[in-house]
Amino acid sequence: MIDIARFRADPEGFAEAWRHRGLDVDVAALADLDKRVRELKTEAESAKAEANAASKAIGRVAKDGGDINAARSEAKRLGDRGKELSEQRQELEDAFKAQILELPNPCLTTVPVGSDETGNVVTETWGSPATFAGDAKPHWELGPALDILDFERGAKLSGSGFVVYRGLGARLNRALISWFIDQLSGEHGYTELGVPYLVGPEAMQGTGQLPKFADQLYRCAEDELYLIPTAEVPVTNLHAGEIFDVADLPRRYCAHTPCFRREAGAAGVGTRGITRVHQFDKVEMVWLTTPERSDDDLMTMRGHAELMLQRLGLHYRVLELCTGDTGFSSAHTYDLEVWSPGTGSWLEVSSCSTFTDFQARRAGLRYRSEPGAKPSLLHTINGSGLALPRCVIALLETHQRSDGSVTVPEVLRPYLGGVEVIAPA
RNA sequence: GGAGAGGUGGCGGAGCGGUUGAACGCGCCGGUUUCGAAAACCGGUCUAGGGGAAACUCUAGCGAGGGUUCGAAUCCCUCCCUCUCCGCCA
Repeated sequence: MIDIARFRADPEGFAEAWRHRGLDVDVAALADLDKRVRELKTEAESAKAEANAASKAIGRVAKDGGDINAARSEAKRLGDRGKELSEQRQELEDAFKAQILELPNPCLTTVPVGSDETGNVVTETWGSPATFAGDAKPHWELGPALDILDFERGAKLSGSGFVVYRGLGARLNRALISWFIDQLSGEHGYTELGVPYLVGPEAMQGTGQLPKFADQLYRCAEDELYLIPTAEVPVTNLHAGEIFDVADLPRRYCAHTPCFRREAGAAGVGTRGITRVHQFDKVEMVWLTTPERSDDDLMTMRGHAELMLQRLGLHYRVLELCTGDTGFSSAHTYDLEVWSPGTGSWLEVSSCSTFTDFQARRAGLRYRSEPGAKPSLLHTINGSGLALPRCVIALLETHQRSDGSVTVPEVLRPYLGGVEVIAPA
């Protein structure tokens, strides 16, 4: 959620920021609604103040045994008036909040302006594309041939967009999860978390999935619980409503969870294989940090994801997203894309973003800049570290050999019981 | 799932219809004292929002949401959570 105070001070500035995101917002109407809410609030509160004073007076008289009947009806009148005004205010305020909750975070002013993904900027490229004697095979051929990916049975169980990992495929997936987490918690000081995969609506609102993106979530209506689309949701909301001492920041968390995404509207769009599935594993990095350092921390976090790609020997590039392609809650995003030789395309395996205070405001994440200071909103940043299926794709396709087998990167071998090559049975 | 107990400020713990944002204790911050520290003493110490240049002031909050009442932390209803016992169970 945006800062209402800043919006009041500069509605046009927000209008422009939203235009950069391709949104035409009637900020004048919004500002007007906000003003009426506050006017009603002032009125309602002074009515309540009068009513409270009257009640207190009655209390005093009653104690002395005086007659309170006349005063009582007058107090009731005042109280009812306050209630009525409050209800009016509530109605308008709900309308205002509903609108505000659907408005995205303005991007940082440094973010390149653009209307869609064509406006994104490649800022770095690491490595070079693997070369092959013949054509590189795509993973949807390599996987079944090696008997490590089973698309048919995934679809049989749960429909299209679900896959079964088998044998060394399942183990490779599990190995990557463990290796990622060991890298982050061991080398970079992250605290590993195991979190619920089902969360309530408050958490979904805290990170920005609700109310706007309800159609992308799996929901258990019976219990009003949602399957998480990313560990970002439970991890960012972990400390919702809490106030940190500045000495306790930044908090660095990592967590592996499955991610569940309905991908409504995305069906069949270049989704062969496991590039886009309804359920996948991901390790997520989440930092709770201070406004002063969030920009630097984003770069540090991005570096952690990059280092892992480098150690896996994967060719990748870094994209700075333009205003039109930056996610709803984010103010600044870098995507990491790995090269998939088999499909001849770049695949997003990580999205590293700073949310400034947008999520912190929704989730109530605050800190004191010094002991005794007023609590203020902290900044949240997060990034994938990394998303599994597309790393599997890149590994299989990059390290494939002419006989159809795949070399396991050295760093993963201890996690695969020493297996160096995944070969056909 | 069934029965019982309970959810109050950073923590512990009172209050059970009247001026209570909430006694008391601990903690924390400032001060006095001290060579310094401890102890003692004095003062301060929640959050959100509205109004105000500011001093300040008003509103709301005792798990959540409704209700009764002139007035609710206190009474009533619904829900959530925690603990104990029973049942069930990976």
